[in-house]
This record gives sequence, C-alpha cells and structure tokens, in this order.
Amino acid sequence: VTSGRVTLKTIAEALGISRTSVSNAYNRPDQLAPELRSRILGKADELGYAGPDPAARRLRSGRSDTVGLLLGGGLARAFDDPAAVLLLRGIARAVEAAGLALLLVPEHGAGVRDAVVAALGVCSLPAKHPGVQAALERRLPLVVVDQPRLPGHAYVGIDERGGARRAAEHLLALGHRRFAVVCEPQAHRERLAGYRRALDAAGADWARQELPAALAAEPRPTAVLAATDRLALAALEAARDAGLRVPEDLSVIGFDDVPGAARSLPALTTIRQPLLEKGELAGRLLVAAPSGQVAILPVELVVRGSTAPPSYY
Amino acid sequence: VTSGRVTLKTIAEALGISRTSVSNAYNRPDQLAPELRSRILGKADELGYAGPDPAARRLRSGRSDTVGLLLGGGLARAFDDPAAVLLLRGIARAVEAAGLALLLVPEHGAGVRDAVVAALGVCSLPAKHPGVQAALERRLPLVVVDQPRLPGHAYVGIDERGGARRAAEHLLALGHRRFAVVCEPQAHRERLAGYRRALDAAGADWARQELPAALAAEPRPTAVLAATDRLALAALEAARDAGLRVPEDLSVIGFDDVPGAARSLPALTTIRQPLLEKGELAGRLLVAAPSGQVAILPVELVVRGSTAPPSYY
DNA sequence: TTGTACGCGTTATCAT
DNA sequence: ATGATAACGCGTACAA
Repeated sequence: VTSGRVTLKTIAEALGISRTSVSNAYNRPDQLAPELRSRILGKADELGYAGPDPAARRLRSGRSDTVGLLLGGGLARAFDDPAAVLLLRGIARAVEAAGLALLLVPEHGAGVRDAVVAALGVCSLPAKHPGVQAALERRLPLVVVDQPRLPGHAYVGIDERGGARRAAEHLLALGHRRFAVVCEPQAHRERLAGYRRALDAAGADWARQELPAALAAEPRPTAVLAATDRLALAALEAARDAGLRVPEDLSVIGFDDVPGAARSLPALTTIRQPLLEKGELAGRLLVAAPSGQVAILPVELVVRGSTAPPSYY
Repeated sequence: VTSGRVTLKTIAEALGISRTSVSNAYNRPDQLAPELRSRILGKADELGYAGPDPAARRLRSGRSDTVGLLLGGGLARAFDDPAAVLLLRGIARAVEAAGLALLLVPEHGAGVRDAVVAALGVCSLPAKHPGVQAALERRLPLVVVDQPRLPGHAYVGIDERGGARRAAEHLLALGHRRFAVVCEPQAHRERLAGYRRALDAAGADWARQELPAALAAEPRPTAVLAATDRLALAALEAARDAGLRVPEDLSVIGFDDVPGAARSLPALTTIRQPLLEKGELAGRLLVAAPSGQVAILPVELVVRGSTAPPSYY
C-alpha cells in the first residue's frame, strides 16, 4: 500500500526486488538482465512512475548539467534588448553545443541563492548588486560579462574606453568642436571616460546631457556621442522632431552596432562590438568550469550615414 | 578536521551546536537568538560555507522555483528566430513577475529528464519528439504552445487554419488565380490545410513549391502564400533576384507579423498573430500549476504593400 | 546479475 | 530558543 508519490522504492517493492535494480534499469541498462529491465519499466509505467527524481539525482551525484545567467536589467531584457539578444544567442549556442541547459535567473528574490547550476554568468551588473553578492557567497564558478570586474573570476569584455575614444576622435577628425554626450553615467562609466579623454585632449566643448535637452542647448552642439545605439537611435528621433537634419545639421554616433543600427535612416555610424562572439566566448567559458581567464575583445569604428563634417552657415 | 566540502554539518560541529540551528540561521532568523545567529554566520564565512545547497533544499522541500521551456528548433532559436524572441519575451515577463527562474532546456540529450522544474512549456514540437515523450513520462504540468496538442494538458495556440484561409481569401479577393504555396509541410500542416481549403473552394490553381523554383514555374504564379514571414521575406528576396516587382508582378503574403515584416521593402502583408500576448499567457499558465486550460488566440489580416491585384499584360 | 548499506545536505517535527 | 531524529529520493561501492 503506497501513500502519495511513486518512487524507486515503490517500484522495487511492487516487484519484490531491490531499489538498485530499479535504479540500474534507468541508469545502467547493461548491468541488468534485459528481461528484468523490461519488467521494471513495465511496472514503472503501470504505476505511473515519473522516473528518477532530478533533484535527488543531482544531490546524490553532485553534478549539474545546467549553467545559469544573471542578466542586469532583468530576465525579460534577454528578449527585449537587441544587444542582449545577440549576446545571448552566442551564449545559447555554446551552451547548447555542450548539451547543457541554460537557466535565466531573476534579478530579485532568491534567484541566485536557489539556482541549481554548475556555473553562473553575470552580465552588466554593479558589483554591489545583491545577486552578485549572492553569487560570490555561493562560491560558484563565475563568468562576468562587461560588468563588474571580479578579481579571480573569468571575465569577458570589450575595450569600452578605447571604443568611446575612437568614436570621439572620428567626430573630431570631421571637424566637430561642440558635443553633447548622452549616456547613463553609472552604467557607462568607461565609455564616458573614453569620450572625456579624447574630447578634453582636443580642447573641445562638451557636456553630458539628457536627450531632448541636448539638442536645444545654446550654442547647439554639432554632434552627439551616444553611449549605446539605443540612445543614438533615440537621438535620431529627437533630431527629427526638432527639425534637424542628420548628418547635415547634426552628427550622431552610437555604440554597439545592434542590427537596427544599419537599418535606421540615416544608417547609424557606430562603434561595433562583437556581441555574438562575446556571447559565444562567455558560453564556452561557462561550460568549461572557468578559472579566472580574462578576454578583452576589440571594437571597430563603422562609418555609416549619420556622421559628417559640421556645416557652418 | 573536515575533509572536502563545507556543509551545514561542518558549521554545526565547529560550533558545537546542532544542524537545526545552523539551518535556522539561514531560513528562519526569528527562530534564533540574534547573538547565536551572528556567531553562526561568522563561522560560516570563516569556513567558506557556500550556504544551503540548492539541490538538497529542493529535494527536501519538494518545491521548485523554476519553470522550464522546451523549444522546437533548439535552445539557440530562442534568440535567433524573431517570432520566438517575441514569444519568449512574453513568457519571460510572466515568469519574472512571479519571481521564478526560466530554464531553457536543450532539445537533445538528457535535457528534459534532468530538468529541475515545477512545470514545463513545450513549444512547436512534433508529438513524437523524444523531449515531448520525456516530458510526458515525467508527469510534469505541461503548457503546450502551438504544437503538439496534448490531451489533458494546457494549450495556448492560435487559429492557424483560419489565419491561413484568411490569407488566401485576401489574395483571391484581389483577383489572383494562380498561387505558389511555400511552407514546410510537417511544421505547417494546419496552415497548409487552411490555404488548401480556401484555394480549392475557389477552384484556384496552386501548388506547394520550394522557394526559388516557385517563381520559375510556368505559368508563373501571380501570388505567393508563405506560411511564415521568414519564408515570405525570402520570397521577396527571390522575387527581386528574379527581376520581379512586388506587388506589381507578384503578390506575397506572410504569416506571423514579426517586427521585420513592417520594415521590408515593400512592407509585408501578413497574418498577425499576437506573439507577445501568447507568450504572456503561456507564462502565466506555467507559473500557476496549469491544468488543462485551452486558449486559442485570434489572428488578424494586416494589409501592407506586398499584395495587390494581379496585372495581366 | 542482484542485493545490502550507506551517505548526499537539507528541512520538519517534535521534544526539551 | 535549541537540539535529536527522521525523512526526502537516489547512486554506488561492495559483497554475494
């Protein structure tokens, strides 16, 4: 008379055999008489046995066949933000190639503490974020993407500062002298530093500004340095609303080179970062019990239609 | 002298107290003298305790705070296919709102069998797929999206056949009589049935064809019924390559209304399905221990620039 | 080929 | 407030 759930034991008792044999029927078919095995499987089916409990199996074996990912901005961002989608595509490919599962961990709540994973990716988060702290406490193998730098843990990032500098230098070379910088200071600290360095070195006028205001400043900037393509695309929009032509009246440069950047009107000049490769690399590290590797991927200026020399009239 | 791993027991012994108190220090702070608690936490930190093991906790408590998703076409498709991205955005929102984690399960290998989840979403898969069979065997609460129909399990889908019929009727109403149908017969059985029904009822000429060939047939079809926007977009491409103007020489209609459909040249006429809403609904069912609910969401014809009356000359 | 015995790390229950 | 004990469901030496 069984109460409640059907387990290995239930089957074993129903058949008058040992649990070992039932376990073997599932995990080591060769250690078993085929005839017995099929009797076991038959009984299991008859009794509605759901198969060896994954949680118990995990506990016992100590292994886990899933890697986790903690993404700054929340779980839904994985499918919302084009740059994140691209990054995750890379990660997913590597994880899938290894035959593992990918766990998207919620940013808040008990997420990280309860995640049953062999390793955890951490992406675009402040070092003091509770999830990052929890990850550290759990002493999991970690792979950080972009943010934060965690000494002793694997890291995959890009040359943020150099890319930003490159963007500014492109506009400076075109002759621009008055700039608006659009960014989120805490999230884009490195990029901001890169802009600053190039701009100050050239003695240019610039100010960090919010988006609609940036275009209304007096004297009006002739170029916008946007820390992400999303912001750059928004700047294009704002320019249009303000009756400004891009690039004649205003140059705009972005950062990331998301798929939409090539399709905007005008197409966006931007700093390309290899999002897919970054993801694939992070994914490969994730499945390989990472240990402190650091990779900084290069970025590249992509000139399209949204930047041109300033026109004085 | 401890060997290997640090566990609850390690802490308890080091402090000469019971494991219960250590456990409570983590899970029931109120059941504990604050002074003892901080001593425990201190020792834990000192010894490098990683906190209660999630696998063990799961086993003991029987609860799981993650839902799984098995996606036809593989894990990477979640970030590759625009329609899937949209669907998953909806799912992720609902799952995140419930504070749960989302496990992307690999299609092949032991994926489903080893997934530690409270419920499993199954998306666009044939009924005989090993993953689906495994899910059934595990007796998990299931939420099927699109495919396959599984009696007794929750289902979220759309009016596939009606949508396809609507697409065909749109072209018929424009005066078309010769059609090429582009689809994957097994994956788009319902849509194919919808096309067939409308086309046959109208006595139109039509044939299912592969993409480059479809446009080369003699006499050339005046319209293409594509079972997905992806195929429709490819048809646009093929038409361009063949020197055909759309919609003057050839009308093309898609299915799904992915974001790219509105941006193509010409913009794609298509059958819109509410991918985001479908995902959100599936997600809500997933987190709510679903039990057999069935929802069929409506579709809608969206007329854009890729369809027009045929021109005879 | 099959069974015995033990342990995986935790939490619930009940007693103190 | 704290502790002893018993599961949870399973894997795997090892012995038979």
